[in-house]
Amino acid sequence: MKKKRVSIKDIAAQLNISITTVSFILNGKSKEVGISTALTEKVLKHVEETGYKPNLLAKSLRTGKTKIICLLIENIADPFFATVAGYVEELFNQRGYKIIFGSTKNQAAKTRELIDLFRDRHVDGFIIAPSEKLEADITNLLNESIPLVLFDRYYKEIETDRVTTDNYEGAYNAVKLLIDQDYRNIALITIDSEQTQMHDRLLGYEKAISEYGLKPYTVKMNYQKVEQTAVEEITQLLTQNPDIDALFFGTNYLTLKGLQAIEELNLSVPGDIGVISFDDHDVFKLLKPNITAVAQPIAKMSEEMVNLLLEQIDVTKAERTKRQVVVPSTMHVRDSSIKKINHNA
Amino acid sequence: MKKKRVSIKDIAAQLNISITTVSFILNGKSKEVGISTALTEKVLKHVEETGYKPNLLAKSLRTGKTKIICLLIENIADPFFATVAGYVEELFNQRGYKIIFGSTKNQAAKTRELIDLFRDRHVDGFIIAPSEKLEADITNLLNESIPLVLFDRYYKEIETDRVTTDNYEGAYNAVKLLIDQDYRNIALITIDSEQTQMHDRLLGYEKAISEYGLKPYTVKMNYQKVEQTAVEEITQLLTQNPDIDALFFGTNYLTLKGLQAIEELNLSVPGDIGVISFDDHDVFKLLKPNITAVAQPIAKMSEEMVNLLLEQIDVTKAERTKRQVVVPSTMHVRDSSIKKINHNA
DNA sequence: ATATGTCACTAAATCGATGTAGTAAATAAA
DNA sequence: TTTATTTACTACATCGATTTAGTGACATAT
Repeated sequence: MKKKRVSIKDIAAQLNISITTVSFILNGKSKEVGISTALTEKVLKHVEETGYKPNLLAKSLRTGKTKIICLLIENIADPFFATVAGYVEELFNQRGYKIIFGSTKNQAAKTRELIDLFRDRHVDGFIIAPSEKLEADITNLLNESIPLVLFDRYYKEIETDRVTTDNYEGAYNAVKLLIDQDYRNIALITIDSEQTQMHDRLLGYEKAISEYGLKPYTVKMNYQKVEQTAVEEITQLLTQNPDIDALFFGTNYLTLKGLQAIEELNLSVPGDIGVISFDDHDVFKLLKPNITAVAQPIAKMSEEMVNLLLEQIDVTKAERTKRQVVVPSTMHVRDSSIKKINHNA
Repeated sequence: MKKKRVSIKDIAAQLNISITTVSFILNGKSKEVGISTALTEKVLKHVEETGYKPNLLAKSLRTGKTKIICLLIENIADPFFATVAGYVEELFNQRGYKIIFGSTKNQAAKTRELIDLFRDRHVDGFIIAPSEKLEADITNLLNESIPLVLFDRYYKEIETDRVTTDNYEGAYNAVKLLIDQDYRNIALITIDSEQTQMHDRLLGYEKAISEYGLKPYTVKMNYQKVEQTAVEEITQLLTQNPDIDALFFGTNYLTLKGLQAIEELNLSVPGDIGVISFDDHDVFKLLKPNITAVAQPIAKMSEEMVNLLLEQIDVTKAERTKRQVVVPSTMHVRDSSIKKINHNA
């Protein structure tokens, strides 16, 4: 019952020819090395019949190529990252690569494990949304000349290929939009992270706030504890600061938590509280009211990442200059979460 | 700059001992094969210093073990599957396995590709939510004695380990709940699939409908086209059959589409239309009204899957009887999507 | 007749591990 | 003293591919 997997050696033996010949034929080198059409066809036919599939483990050991790309994201369940994953997978599939995902949970240890795991298995390249404290690991990859693209966030002190959104601008515009709608006490709900994307969003928020001489309210919560404590923290913020009239959320999952808090407090959006989210979410247009969001151009970002990585893989030797791509965010304005002016009118 | 990865051979050469010795030491066999403590420590120290990491590709080629499990699900972006993925990953990590995900998009060709890809790389086992037309591939895995657990759906004609929800019962109860709430023209919105999970949900629906002598309305839509056409199809159903007063959705993503259709038609839930979803969704409790759902006990299912697979991996030789686990679903009743009786009262 | 060139293949080294079957030296048993 | 046993290692085949450097047979050139 249990069939042993047939190897190239078996094929060669069955046809009474050398392993080398079979290998050449299977790799389409018949012409190049001068193997007769007759034999080529015979081998191909036999391979077809036996259903022989080369052992890619062995192949990779020999060649050092796996035709696999590793994509490390925060969480496969997060709609932003899931969408990126979808695009990147599709694009790489088109180029003959398989793609493998890993959820880092934004934890350095977990990311490190995944990097090691896949590096040991010789993936041909990495696309990573790095957690904090991963500088050393990233540097290692760079030193080993493993193709690498960072996205969403990066390290200022390490020069890598990377693709990010203009987080500063996006956040600034979001807060400005709230201000334009006459909101004056705007809090930023974000996570306690020094990662560039969150830092830039914070800076964008602060810029807009200070530009209009408003008072900043900032809540930074622990990423790992969002699921447990976010609703409560936001509830506290709102009860302790009844003057707050708008919330700008640093990420879409925080927005969902915030909406729950608002709901539980029996406050209304946008009348009592204006809401804008950084990062869009499928359900934002379904919720009542629907939620305005700063959206990242995910399709475009994905394309850029894929191109950067393929460039690195294809460049044989010559030193290639690292490239940084920054794409602008777009505002998905859905009035019903922020129409204070019309509301009051 | 570009460091060559150090191999066991390098380690052996540097210490002037044999490769075998190094291998034994690294695999903790010092005692067993009688290698002196002095040498053992010396090697371990040197390995530590050089930062040598064994090449798992080579190791796997030799041993046929990878300590990797492959989980194939419909779509990493789907909340049901994403949650399963999260649990399964966690459980396997605890047991020293890494887990690799693949999105099948419920397409046989894509699933086949993924199975082949990972089988070639000798993953130690598969957990699969199989698409249709995959019987031959599953049978192959079975013949090759590759550890395998199916979940969510299965093939009646193939005996495998599997874990599923009681879809029939769940659907029956959902429809019955609508009937109890005085809804009388209840449509089933499902996908055009003969897969067991969808088939059983259909049967459960039909059972309840016929038990009360009601008229069935069933819309089956193409899974691949849900994103494009679902809203329109549901809109049509509702406009062409104004007597319909409740919708039972076969999956949570269909529910989201249905709610969009209902919204666009300016109908209200639960007054005009009662709604129950098969499979829960994080946002169902956020939506207004919040949506009642038949929930699968994902944590428990995940545990069962992991246990079944580990059993297979651990069983050395003796024929093990395949096991089928069916877990009951639970109803997450959220009155506001179905409270017709109270509403009219 | 000898050298040169093609043609159609093949032997064997290699990738980096594991693990079986040994060996040489020291010690114990007869 | 000879044999058996133990101790502390090591040589080498192996997993299943790729790839370099040949080889033998035949044709053509000089």
